[in-house]
Amino acid sequence: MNTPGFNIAAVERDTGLSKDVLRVWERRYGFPVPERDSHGERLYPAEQVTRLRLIKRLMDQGHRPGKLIATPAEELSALAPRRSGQMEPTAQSDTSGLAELLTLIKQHDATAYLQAMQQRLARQGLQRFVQDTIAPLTRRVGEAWEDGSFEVFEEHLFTELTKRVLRQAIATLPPGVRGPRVLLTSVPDEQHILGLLMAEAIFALEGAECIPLGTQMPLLEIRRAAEAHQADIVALSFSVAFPQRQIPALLQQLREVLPASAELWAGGSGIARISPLPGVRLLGTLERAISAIEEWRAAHA
Amino acid sequence: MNTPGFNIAAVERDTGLSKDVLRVWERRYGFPVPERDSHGERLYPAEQVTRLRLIKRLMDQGHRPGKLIATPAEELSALAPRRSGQMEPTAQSDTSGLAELLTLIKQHDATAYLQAMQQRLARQGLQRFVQDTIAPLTRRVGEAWEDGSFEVFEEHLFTELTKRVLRQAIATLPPGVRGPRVLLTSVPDEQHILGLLMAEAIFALEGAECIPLGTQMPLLEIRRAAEAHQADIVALSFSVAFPQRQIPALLQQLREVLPASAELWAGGSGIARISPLPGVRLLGTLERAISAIEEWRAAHA
DNA sequence: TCCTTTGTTTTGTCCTGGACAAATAGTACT
DNA sequence: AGTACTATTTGTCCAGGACAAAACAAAGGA
Repeated sequence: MNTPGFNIAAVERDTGLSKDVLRVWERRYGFPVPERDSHGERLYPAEQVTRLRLIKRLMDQGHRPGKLIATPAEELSALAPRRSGQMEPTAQSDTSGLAELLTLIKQHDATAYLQAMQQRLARQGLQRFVQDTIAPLTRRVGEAWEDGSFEVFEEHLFTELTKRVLRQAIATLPPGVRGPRVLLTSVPDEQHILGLLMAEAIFALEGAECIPLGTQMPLLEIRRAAEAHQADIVALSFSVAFPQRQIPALLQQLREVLPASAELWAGGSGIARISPLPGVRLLGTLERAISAIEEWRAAHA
Repeated sequence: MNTPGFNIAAVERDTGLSKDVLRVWERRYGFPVPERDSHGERLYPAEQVTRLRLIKRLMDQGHRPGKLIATPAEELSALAPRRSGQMEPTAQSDTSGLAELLTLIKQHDATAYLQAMQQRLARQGLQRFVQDTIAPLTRRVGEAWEDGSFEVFEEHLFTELTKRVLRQAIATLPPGVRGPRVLLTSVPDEQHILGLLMAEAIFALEGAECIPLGTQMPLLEIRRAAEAHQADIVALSFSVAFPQRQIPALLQQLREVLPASAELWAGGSGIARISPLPGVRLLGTLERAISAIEEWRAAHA
């Protein structure tokens, strides 16, 4: 077998495990133990990379690396997601319709998926579409990915197609003029954009003026953007995948850096368990986003 | 001055300079020299982070860190881009029209920009629009960003709005059925998607069946996706910003990992200076992408 | 029985300082 | 002016130590 081998940087890229972690695991747990090239540098065979990806996925579900590494390969792939706390069994609204959409993605049938989504959009209208279709669907996909029934590339396909539907819908809305000026973006290392798009749709429906800047803005650039656009609100989105531990520090740092005139709002499933911070508004749900806009208007009337 | 300070991980996120680089610079050049927190860990004040971002930008233009760090702050910001080799002064087609579009972005006038783009799209048709508007525009933005006349957030706004126009245009095309099945994505750490969208537009216009998977797919997942979708072609995009040195190894690695039945194509401004690789087709321009599709059809007739 | 508090283990990240090869610049020679 | 060769610059890797925050387990109290 000609496994040319991945160097440590390639493994970091592919698995999301930092070089430090890879080295310290090798020291502590005796896995992974890569080959060495002629210069004594680590060279990971493809099988180890595959195993590492699996371990990483299970870790994201709450398992601990020490246990996982000690588990033989066969058992590993059978491990169930280990969600913490209350896992409400997904709101039961329209379960079958959503399942059907997921099936289309599973079948890799992009065309049929897009059609079905457009149909739902037309039937439900944008607001209900976002709240009753896209939001629960995204959640389902996250769960499916967690329990292994969705592959990475299926999740990518879902995201890409859904983005298109949403963006298209947003494009048809009249440009907002009355409301607050909302700058939408995410911090570096947070590349999930569906949450931002949902928020944008909601805000745009309320007539707010949205400035979508895509994902991954360095904090100091967010400040410059907020100043340049004279934004009333800076809205950030955090996905579940974003390392929770970093969020409070990040928000505080950004709050200190932003002009005092700009409010800082944060939303997304990643902030569910974050405790309140001074000067930052945490929006747990899309409904709260709507009321937040109304409250802002009331305060600035 | 209450500079709360960025820890080394935050600086890496915000500047794109790795922790290793930050530490080795401190050792070698005596900059940046951060404060230390109570545990002896580095704490970078905001000014240093700003300077680092500037240095990084100039490095991406071909300057060398040793010189830059020795340069006093005032001179730094005045440094011109130092492009290597032949810098054709941007094809002169329709210069004023493009400049006008750039001005709209500079004025942060999203609505006017979108309108102007839609108008051009309607006038030129999708193919010419991609080749004569989006491609040169993207290039201009890159140059503007290099010489400092564009801010990060302006580039983000440009990208976000342009993506929308392109995606919307692609959505109106009939789903391809005859051509090769093309899987479009990018490798981890390569998040620029405009190149991919341009390629998708071109391929879709040729009637090829496109499977857009967004950006940042781990190599081993690209293989799985190619197998699952039975892709004839895997098309990758590399922007100029992507570290050139890594590209050959990456492509070779992916080539070894992909099923032999799938061709591997790579495009984007990042591959301009890459030398030919066995089993990989390098597409320097969008025109070549079109002819590549035709050649594929001829070979598989 | 459930919840809170306290101790213990696990785990990620940071640190120092050394090494080396690839890329780039500089120099000599045809 | 081009080409071959040498010197410098620069990014990345390595080892192994340290430590605090998070996760867990145990003990105590309502």
